[in-house]
Amino acid sequence: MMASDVWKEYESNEISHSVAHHLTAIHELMGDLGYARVSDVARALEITRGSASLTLKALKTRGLVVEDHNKFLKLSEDGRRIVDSILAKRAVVRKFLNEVLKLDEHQAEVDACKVEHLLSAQTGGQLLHFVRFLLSDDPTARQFLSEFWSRLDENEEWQWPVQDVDQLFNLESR
Amino acid sequence: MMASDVWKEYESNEISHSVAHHLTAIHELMGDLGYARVSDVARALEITRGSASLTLKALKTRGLVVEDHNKFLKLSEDGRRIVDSILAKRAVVRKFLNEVLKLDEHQAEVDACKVEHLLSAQTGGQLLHFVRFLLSDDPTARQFLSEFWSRLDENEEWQWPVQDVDQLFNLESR
DNA sequence: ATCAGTTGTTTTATTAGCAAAACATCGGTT
DNA sequence: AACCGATGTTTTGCTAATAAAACAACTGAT
Repeated sequence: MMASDVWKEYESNEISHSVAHHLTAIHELMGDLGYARVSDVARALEITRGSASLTLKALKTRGLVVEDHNKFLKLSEDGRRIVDSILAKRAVVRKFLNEVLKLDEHQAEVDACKVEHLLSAQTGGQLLHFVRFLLSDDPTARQFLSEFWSRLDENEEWQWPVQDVDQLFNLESR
Repeated sequence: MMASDVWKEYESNEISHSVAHHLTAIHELMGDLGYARVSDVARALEITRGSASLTLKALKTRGLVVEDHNKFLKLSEDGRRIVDSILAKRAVVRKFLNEVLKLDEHQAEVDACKVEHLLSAQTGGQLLHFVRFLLSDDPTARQFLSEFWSRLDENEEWQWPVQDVDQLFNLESR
């Protein structure tokens, strides 16, 4: 089956990549500078002021961003919640990719940035549990990780992608 | 720092979500029907023939899709490679979310579908190694998983997102 | 007070991806 | 031959997200 209902959920996502970064930019600017104006966001994201102005106007309409008496931006309650969930997911994914799968930091950062706004709250939560336990000092987790890492060194030259998807897991797929 | 160079890599992705599904639709139609025309792709994706026609025209120009003497579509060598890598990543992510993190099948399917085209080949490869070992019959892996799953039942009521991102991992982050 | 620099907005244009509608073409029925 | 249905394309319009450029308003220095 084509699962045509599934793939369309992509654009039905309430918050886009662009919006995610406009919001997190405001958050980080508040931390770094103590304030965030349209120009600051534009500079941070390396887009023109005009573009930032339009996108932020939409976010004000959506109630995710509020504007000061003189053009200073701030996250609303809802906006803050969204940023929190995004940053949490980004942190979890980055940590998993970098510290477990041993991908280099840049790659982990880029991939985490790409998927952070797409993961459901459920997925993010479960992944957090997983990574937490995996990187804890639990002996079972430590042993598993060291075993995994030692095997990782062996099959260093692996060709990806694979030709036969059904054969990816030669486990219970026989 | 804002890592402004990182977040822009999102749209610099060579293949979009839409393109990914146009290509995989052709692949699956070839398997199911033995052929794939513009209308078949449109039906599979539940979009209009006009939209499919335009997107597929672009894909023919890009050399990912080739057209028969009478309008029958086929993946090129490059198109086939892309579809393989996407389906492999989707399978790995779905399996990880469903069989390891124990997310329900629909959620796993949806989330895998969202990120499949965004993950780098490196990330996909490493994740494959990881899931393979994790779901193998290696005693270390089995023990780790059963320990993880037993803990999963305990903290069932968990509130996500979290307020303080830095406190997400109260591990070596002190 | 003028002039320069910064800031915010608006307008125009572009691209990707869709819908809707018009149009042309083909294939088979009657 | 005329018609109907399916197919493929094109045109027009829409939205999101950008750039570029013009414009207005404020700020500070001289």
